[in-house]
Amino acid sequence: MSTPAASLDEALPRSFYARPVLQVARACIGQLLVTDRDGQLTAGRIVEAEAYRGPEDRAAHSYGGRRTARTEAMYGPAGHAYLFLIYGLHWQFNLVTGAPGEPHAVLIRAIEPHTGVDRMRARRGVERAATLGNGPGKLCQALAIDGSAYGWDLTRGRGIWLSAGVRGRVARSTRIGIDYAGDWAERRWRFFDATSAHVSRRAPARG
DNA sequence: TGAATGATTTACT
DNA sequence: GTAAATCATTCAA
Repeated sequence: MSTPAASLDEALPRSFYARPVLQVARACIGQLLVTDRDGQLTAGRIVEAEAYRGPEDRAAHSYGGRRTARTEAMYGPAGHAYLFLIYGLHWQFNLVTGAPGEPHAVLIRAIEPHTGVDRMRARRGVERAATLGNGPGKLCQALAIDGSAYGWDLTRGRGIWLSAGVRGRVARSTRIGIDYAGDWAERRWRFFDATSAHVSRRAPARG
């Protein structure tokens, strides 16, 4: 068992992100997602992530090569943030991966509270640790991530970044909430920590 | 210019 | 189990 980074301050390098998107999604499990917002340091251990691989992946916003103001960040260099608002209510945090021009991203779907837990409780308005970050919208609220971080460079170790954590046992399943994607919905592109009580929900039925 | 909708969360029956 | 909340983005006209 390797020792996690001594300090949350040390951001994972660009080489972590500049790899095939499925590889990055798997590698995210166990890493720490850190934010420094409003002078408050908060961090969570990533326990669930999904890969989206446009332009061929029908579930991806970049499906068919769609390139608009919203999806632009996905076409840029790896290691930046892709943010979008869903249902007019909830922000979703993604990592841009791969080479420039490849519109690939990893959606972070759940975290275990790690640092600044009381601050997360205040931001979320709930007490139970299990409900602080067990969903893509919830973790953004807990870590104070919103659209102002669109395109943010995650390798600088300021504002929002990833730092090394402890991997745990990684399992995989189909992705959540993309039933419209036909055959692509059957791909097991969701990775999660099999031992964590903080994943968002049970794997959808396959078939 | 207008209408439809979504990589969700929450409250309610 | 079902439904409402709520709005930027997208696409059609």
